[in-house]
Order: sequence, then C-alpha cells, then structure tokens
Amino acid sequence: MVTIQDVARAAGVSAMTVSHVINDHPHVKTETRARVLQAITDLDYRVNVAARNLRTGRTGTIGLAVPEVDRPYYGQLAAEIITAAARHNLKVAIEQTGASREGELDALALSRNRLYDGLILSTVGLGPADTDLLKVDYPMVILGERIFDGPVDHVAMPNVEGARAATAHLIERGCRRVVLIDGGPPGDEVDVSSLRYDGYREALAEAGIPLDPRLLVHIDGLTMEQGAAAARRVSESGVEFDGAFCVTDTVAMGALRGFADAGVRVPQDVKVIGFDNIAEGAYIVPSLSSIDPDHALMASTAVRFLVGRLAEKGKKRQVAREFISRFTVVARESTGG
Amino acid sequence: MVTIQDVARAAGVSAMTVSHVINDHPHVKTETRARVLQAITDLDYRVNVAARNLRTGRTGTIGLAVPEVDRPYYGQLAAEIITAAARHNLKVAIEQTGASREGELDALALSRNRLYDGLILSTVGLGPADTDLLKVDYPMVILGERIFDGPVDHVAMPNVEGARAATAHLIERGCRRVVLIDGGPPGDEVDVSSLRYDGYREALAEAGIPLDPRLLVHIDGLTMEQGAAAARRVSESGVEFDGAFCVTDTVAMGALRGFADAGVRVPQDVKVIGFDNIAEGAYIVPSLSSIDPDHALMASTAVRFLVGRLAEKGKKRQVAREFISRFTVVARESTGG
DNA sequence: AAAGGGGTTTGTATCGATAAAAATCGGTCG
DNA sequence: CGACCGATTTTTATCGATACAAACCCCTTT
Repeated sequence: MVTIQDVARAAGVSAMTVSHVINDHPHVKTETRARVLQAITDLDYRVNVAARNLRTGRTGTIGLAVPEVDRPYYGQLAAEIITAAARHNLKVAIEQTGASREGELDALALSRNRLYDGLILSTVGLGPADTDLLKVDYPMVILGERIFDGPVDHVAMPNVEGARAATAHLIERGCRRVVLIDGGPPGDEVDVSSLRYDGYREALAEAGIPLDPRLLVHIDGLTMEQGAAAARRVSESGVEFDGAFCVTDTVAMGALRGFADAGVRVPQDVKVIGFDNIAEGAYIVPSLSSIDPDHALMASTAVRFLVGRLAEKGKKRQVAREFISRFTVVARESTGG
Repeated sequence: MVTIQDVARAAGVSAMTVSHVINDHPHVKTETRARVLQAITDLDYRVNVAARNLRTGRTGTIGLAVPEVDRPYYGQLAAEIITAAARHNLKVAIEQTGASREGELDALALSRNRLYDGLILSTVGLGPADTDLLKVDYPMVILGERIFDGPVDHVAMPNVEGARAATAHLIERGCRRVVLIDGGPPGDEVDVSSLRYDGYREALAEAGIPLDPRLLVHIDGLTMEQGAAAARRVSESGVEFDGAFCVTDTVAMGALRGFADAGVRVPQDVKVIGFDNIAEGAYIVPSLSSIDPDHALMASTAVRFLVGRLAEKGKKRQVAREFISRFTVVARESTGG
C-alpha cells in the first residue's frame, strides 16, 4: 500500500510537503506542488483516512440515527441529509434505532467512540426525562421534533401549526366530525403525536366544533399496518365521521387501505389528510393531501447546524440553536382535490 | 480524553493487558480482567476507533452504494443490510450513486481510501464493458443484478425466472395483451430491464402469444413519475391491452396512478403486476401483485459473502461466488386477488 | 534443586499522517 | 558584506491502539 512517504520519495521532497499539497496549505511552490501531484497520480496514492483521523481527531463522517430507513419518511430524510452532508465533504453512516429509547441511547454512545464527528439524531423514544443524556460532549443536532427546551441544537417541524392547518383544511372542505389517528393517548410527553393533537384541538376550537373523544383513535407505532387497523376499527365502531387527520403520511397510507377494506370511500365519505408529504403520496390513488414541512430545508439546516458546531470545536456550552421549519398545505384527491 | 494508558494506570496493569481484555483475548486472569473492566467503567473509557484502525487496517465499517435511499426498494434493502451487518458488528455507511456510472465509480474509489473494509455495490450504471473496474483489491459484493460473469461476488435476483412468472401470472388470470413497462430499449446490455424483458418474452412464447412491439413501453429511469407517464401514454395510444408487467414495483405504483388518470380500471380493465414486493404494495389501493425475491435473504447473503472475504484477507483472486435468490409470486388485488 | 512448560503480563516498535517548531533559501537593505 | 525577512521545506514528536516477541510467574517433573 502506497504511503505519503512513498510519494515524498518519488517527488524528492519530505512527507510534510506532500501533506501540505494534499491539504491545500499555502507556501508550496507551484513547481513543487506539480511534482508532488504528479507523483500522487503516478503511484495512485490515497490518504489513509485512519491515520489522518488519529492525528487530527476528525473522522469526516457524521452519524445519522433514525428509527428505520425503510420507512418512506426517514428514507427521504436520509437521502436529503446525505446530499446535504456531501456538500460539506462529509460521509453519513446510518444507525437504525428501531424507534426505541434503547436504540437511541446506543446511537448516542457511538459518537462517543469517536466513530463520528457529530450526530444527527431523529428521536422518538427519548423524553424530557432524558434531557441529561443529551448533554454530550460532541456536536449533535436533534432532528424532527421539538422535544426539549434542552441544551441541544434542534431542527423541528411546525407540528402544532401544521396539524392545525391540516385539520382546518378538512373543516374548510366541509368536515365536521374529524377523526384523529395518532400515536398514543395524549400524556404529558411532548412527542409528535401530542403536539399534533394540540394543533388538532386548536383547529376544532377555532371552528367552534366540540371535541368528541370517540373520534380519537390511538395506535401503537406509526406504521401503515397500524393505520389500516385504526381505520377499520373506527369504520366499524358505528361512530359517525367525515374526515380523518392522520399523524403521518405513512399512517395515512395505511388508513386509506383500511377505509377501502371497510367500504368507506375517500374522499366522498371521508376526507383524509396526512403529514410529511412523502413522495408516494402524490401517486397513490386517491392521492394524499398532506402537510409539507420542507424536508430539504430541514435536512440542510440540520447539517448546517452540525457543521457549525464542528467548526467551533474549542468553545463549548454555547446556547442551543433552534430552527422550526415552515410548511405548506398540499391539497390532493383525498380531500377532494 | 481517556486513553487505554489511563485505564492501564488505573488498573495497575500495562496497556497491552487492557487491550487483551477489550478484545477478548484468552490468557487474562479473571481477577485481572475484573479489575480492568472496573477501571474502564470508572473512567468511562472508549476505544479510539481511529487508532485501532490505523494499527489493524480494519475500519469496522462497510460501504453500501445504492442509487438513492429514498426509493422504497433501496430503502428497504438498506435497512436489511444494516440489520444483517449489525449482526457482524459492522457499521454501514451509505453512498448514493444517483444511478449513474459516475456515482458508482466514485463509490468504488472510496473503499480504496480505506474508509470501508468492503463494499456492497448495487449497480445499475456499470456495464459489461466496465468489468475491469470491478477488479478491485478489496472485498466487494455486487448486489441486485447478475450483470457479469466477472470476477466479483454477486447476489442477484432471479430476474428472468421472476419476470417469466409475473407474466405467466397475468396470462393465467386471462390476460392476452400484456404491456411491458421497462427501463429502456432492449440492447445488448444485461441490465435488469433486459433480463426481465427476456422473462416476459419467454412467458409469452410458452403461452403461444405473439409479441406485439406496440405493447413495449420504454421509460427513462425506474421512477413512479416515469411509470405514471408510461401508463398514460399507452392508455391514450389506442393500442388494446389487458395486462401490464412493470419492471419494478416503484414503476408499477406510478403506473397505477397513470391508469387512474386515464380512466383505466385496475384490475377490471387491466391487471398489473410489479417486481420487488416493496412494503407499500400491500397497502395501496388496489394492492399490488408482485414478485418477491426475498430481500432479507439477499441482504444477509451479501453481507455473509462480504464478511467471508474480509476473513480471508490474505489469499486473493479466489473464484467469484454467486447467489441467485429464490422468488415467490404474490397475488393481490391488482391482478384480481 | 534445576529444568521445563503453560498461562499471564509487559516492553518495544509501528501503523500513516500531521502539528509545531526549526531550518533553509533567496533576496533585500543598511 | 552581514543582518534580516518572508516564503518554503524539513525535522521531530505524537495521536492511541495493537502485533510481536520476550519476560515472568507459578507449578510440576525429573
């Protein structure tokens, strides 16, 4: 394997000079640089990333911890992050947490192994009680939710506002009895589901529609399977309804299936809207209305935050930065076009 | 930052002994091991991966190069690979090639930088002409297609056989004029599209149905968008048809949208089948019939091949291993249930 | 008591690159 | 002509872990 020493020998200079050329340091004579570059080409030299890392302490890789990459939302998010990171010459290693607290803690530990220069964590399992765990000594950005007023940078969706707009959209289209399919009984936790539940309530209140607890359907896990089961359940419950706000698009896709199974027509009998605007939503039949929180913006902002932290390595305990993305309502067939 | 030396000092042993404990080497007295472990816990010591890598030459990370992780098929594949790799204590860094030859070449170069111990490459852009490029000096497995009789391990789908079964399934359900939506004019290349085209032709031949070139619809990129456009195009062309075999499920999902737009009913007017059995297929309306090539098996086999190569680091130029996955036909609503 | 031997532990060199500091070079200036 | 200067290049030490081989320990054997 050819090393920097070999290149130095071939070019008739010292290893340091080669290093300077590689890293674009100033004060290298043009003629010398050319000779070194030639030697690099001739020998097909590649820097040994491990050696560089050991010396500099940087790995050039950031970690991205998501529940599962095969869920459309996270897959699309990962793609955006990888693209954004590439612009900063950073590689992305993906960690799957399985949407569990445990998996997320593992991810936190990994960066401590200095495998990654920093971590982007899309958390769903950690609660406010875990704030302490997030006081890590390496750059980190929490992505997707606004869980903590904690000490960590985070990039979040406009959960409350988006959910309010989604519900308002259904009401605008004539719905008066809107089912909410969300991720669990509203507790004291500030997770996606309860934030979006807040938005749902606000929209009903604004329209002067009383909240009917029978319209709240809770599911265990934000999957298509659970969404389908929830839709079937509410359809067979005898409760009247004419709209459904699903806490994520994935759940909404499942719900569309569930309603179809139950013989409930969308959008004639029930109008459905989701949240996330995943790519598939535009193609399925009926196409799915949704709230688009501008993932690309979120991804690039998260990476930008992280890169910023990487740069200020020395200083510590800065105030946490926060970015709440914007959103747009995307009206498609599932709410009548 | 606490190093192995600090641990050694705290435990009253040498650094080497700590190293032995960390790496589960034999010949460490139980009492010593306990003392070292205690010190590790007390100091919250973490190995410095970079230093280990430099010394051992292993990074503990494998690269996975796919066109784009946000396409359902690749996302699901990535998830399986990550899971399979985790069983061998390997991390997975994802590289997006954008389905281009260039991107794939970049991915090949990366492992040469020793960022990864090995590479799993899901190639779509490289052709038989590039066989030479695949003669790399690090472990690599080509995943997804059976492009080469080349010198590289590969794990492939039963493309021809699966496509034949898919087409046969449509014929069985009464179709006589089956549209093929695939990825390009059949050339001399051995890519997915042309292999699946072969299967399509074989099935027609077996059933004694002449091949009608007007039923061949070529698209530029295996995306939902292209699938939708293709379905609209063929619907408006005036050509009669009663079945459609789409080269991938993603294309099929697009096609379902395209047929809906054109007022063509699935499965009444046209029966549709895809290939890949992505998770969404079971939930969309109508649910999508497909060929399931057992991705989990493919993923774990690819990782197993790679791990095998990692182990035999010394020996080189072994014969290439090949694994063709099995498949099953999954009949759903889009072909009449 | 000396030799032998397996289990345990340790010293030393090294992986390849780079930070920091020192040396060298070619001129310029007083 | 010698001091001095900035640009350029080199020397030296080091990042933290592990391969390798030697050393050590304690017990058994002869």
